[in-house]
Amino acid sequence: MSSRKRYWLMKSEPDAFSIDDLQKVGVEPWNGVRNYQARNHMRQMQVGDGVLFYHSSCAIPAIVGIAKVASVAYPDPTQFDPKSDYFDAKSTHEEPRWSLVDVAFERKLKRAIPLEEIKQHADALGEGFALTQRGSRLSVSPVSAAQWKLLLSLE
DNA sequence: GCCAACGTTGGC
DNA sequence: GCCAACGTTGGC
Repeated sequence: MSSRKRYWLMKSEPDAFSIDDLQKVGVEPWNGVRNYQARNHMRQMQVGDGVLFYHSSCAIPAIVGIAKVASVAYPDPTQFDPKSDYFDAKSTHEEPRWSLVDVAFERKLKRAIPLEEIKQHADALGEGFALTQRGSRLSVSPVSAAQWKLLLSLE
């Protein structure tokens, strides 16, 4: 039994990993998330959930594409790798602290939807939307069906 | 490069 | 358990 499809927003710095990179590899394990809230969101994900792919920390921050959740959450292997930037000495195989999901490319938007434009719809998006919430730095956050629909209508 | 917002750490 | 210090995020 799987529950209804949900929607998410995932941020990435295009210098590190862009929508074009995702298109090239097809599927990417979303490793390196070291924030409990973001981790908890990934643990709620179901295969097939929709993902808005957002470029942050760049010239024009924008939603640039759509991806799909391609796996349920599983332990992020980088937490066990002492050579990784994401190594966490306090995490154990018995009780892994950090999780990830696989993310699959679906398509790029016909045009990127810049943050500047998204902000103009802050009222319609409502209070629960990460990008229009003051000071929100969460890299993985939920998106309602209504927000998803509104944002894609701007495309 | 600046700075506001926020999470985490660690001393007490 | 409080809270100051510090680090990180991310828009501008």
